[in-house]
Amino acid sequence: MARRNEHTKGELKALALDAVLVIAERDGPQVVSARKVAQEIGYAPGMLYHLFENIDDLILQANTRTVSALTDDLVRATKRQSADKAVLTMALRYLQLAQKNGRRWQLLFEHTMRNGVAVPSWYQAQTAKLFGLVEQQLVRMCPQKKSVEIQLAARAVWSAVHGVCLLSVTGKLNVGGAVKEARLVESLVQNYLHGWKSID
Amino acid sequence: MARRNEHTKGELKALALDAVLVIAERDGPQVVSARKVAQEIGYAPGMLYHLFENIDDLILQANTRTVSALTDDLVRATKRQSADKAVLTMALRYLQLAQKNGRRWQLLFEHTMRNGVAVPSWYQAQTAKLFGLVEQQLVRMCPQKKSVEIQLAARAVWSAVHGVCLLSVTGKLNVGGAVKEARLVESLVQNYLHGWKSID
DNA sequence: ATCTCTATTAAACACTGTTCATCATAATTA
DNA sequence: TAATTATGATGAACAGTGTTTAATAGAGAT
Repeated sequence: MARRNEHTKGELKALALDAVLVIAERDGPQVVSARKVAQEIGYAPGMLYHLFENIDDLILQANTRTVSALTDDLVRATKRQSADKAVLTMALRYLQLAQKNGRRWQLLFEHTMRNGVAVPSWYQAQTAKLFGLVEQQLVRMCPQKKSVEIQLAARAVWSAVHGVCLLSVTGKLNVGGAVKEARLVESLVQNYLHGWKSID
Repeated sequence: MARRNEHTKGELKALALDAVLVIAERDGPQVVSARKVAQEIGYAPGMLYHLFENIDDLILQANTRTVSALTDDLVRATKRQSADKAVLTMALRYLQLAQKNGRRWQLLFEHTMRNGVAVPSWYQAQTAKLFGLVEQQLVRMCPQKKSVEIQLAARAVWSAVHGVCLLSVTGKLNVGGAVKEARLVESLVQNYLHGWKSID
C-alpha cells in the first residue's frame, strides 16, 4: 500500500502530535515510541520520518503544545490581577496543571535528548515566553528597576518554581512527609518577591 | 569461561559503579548502557544482573556517589561559616560542581526511571540529607521558627537552587543572553532568606 | 584425580530509533 | 480513455537497547 493521500502533511503532523499526548496520558510517557505513535494513527513507523527529524523532534513538538496551553492558561488566569497576585497565580497554576494531568507533564519534565544534542532554539523560545510573562508582571511591580534586574529576577523565580514542579512530578519531593508543594511555591514566590522588592 | 573469582561481589560492584561514571564523563551520559559498562570492566553484560536489579538500580547507585561527594563537599565548605553565608555557599557550590564536571551531573539530572517505576526510598533518603544540611543552617539562623517552617523553607530554597542547576546543566536557561547562573542563585537565596527572616 | 558447586557466559527475546529501496496509487499527460 | 509520471507510504533491515536463562569453565573440596 502506498500513496493513500488521506491526509495532508499538516493533518498528519497534527495526528501524530495528538497521538503522542494520548499515549503518554493513557499508557505513560515511557510507552511513547515511534512504532507506538505510528500504530496509534494507523501508519507505518517510517512515515513519521517524513514529518519529523527524529523522535526527539516529535516529542519536543508535542511538549510545545503542553507549554503553549500553559502559557494561554496563565495569560487568561492573570487578567486584571495585581502584579504580586499574578506572579503567585502563575506559579501556583503551573504547579496545579503539572500535578493534575501529571503524565503529560512527565513527558515534558522527564524527556531528555536521545543523543545528547542541544535543545533546538525554537523550543527554547517557547520557554522564553514563560520568562516573558513573569517579566511583564515584575515590570508592573517595580517599574524603576533596570531591565537586566527584571530579567534576572524572572528567571530566578521561574526556575525556582520549575524546580518544585519537577521534583513534585517526578516524585522526588516526598521526603519529609507533610509538606504540601503548593505551600512551597507560595513561600518561594512571596518571600523572594518580598526580599527582591525591598532591595535597592 | 566461568568462575574466574578474580573479584569479590563487593569489588565487582565498585568496579561497575566506577565504570558508569567513567563512561558518562568520557563518552557522555547517553552512552552508559549495560553492555558498555560490562565491556569497560571486562565482563559479560548478564553478570551485572547478579549485582544490580536492573540498569536503573546501577545508575542510581552511581548517582548516589555523585550526591554523596557533593554532601561531603558542602559540609567541608561550610565549616565555621555563619548560617547565612553557609546556605549561599552550599547553593553556589552545588551550581559550581554541576557546571564543572557537567556530564557526571547530567547523568544525575537527566536520568529517569526506565519503566516509570517510583524512585526507591534509599535514593530519596540521600537527597533528604541535602535538605537536612539546609535545615541545620536555617535552625541556626532562626531558632525561634517552628520545625515545620524550617522544613518548608529548606525544601523551598533547595528546590529552587536545584531548578537553576537543572536548567543550566540541560542547557535550557540560555534564553536571554547575559544572565549568569551564579547571579541567579545568589539572588534567589539572598532574597528568599531576606524575605523569610522578616516574616512572622 | 574426581567431583561438586557456582561464578560467568553466550545466546536469545522483545524491544528501541532510523534508513531506504520498493511499490501502489493519485495526478498528469497523451 | 490509456499510458506515464510522480510520490506517499511501506516493510524490511541494521544496529542498538534491557533482560533472562540454560549451559559451562574452572576453582575448591574430597
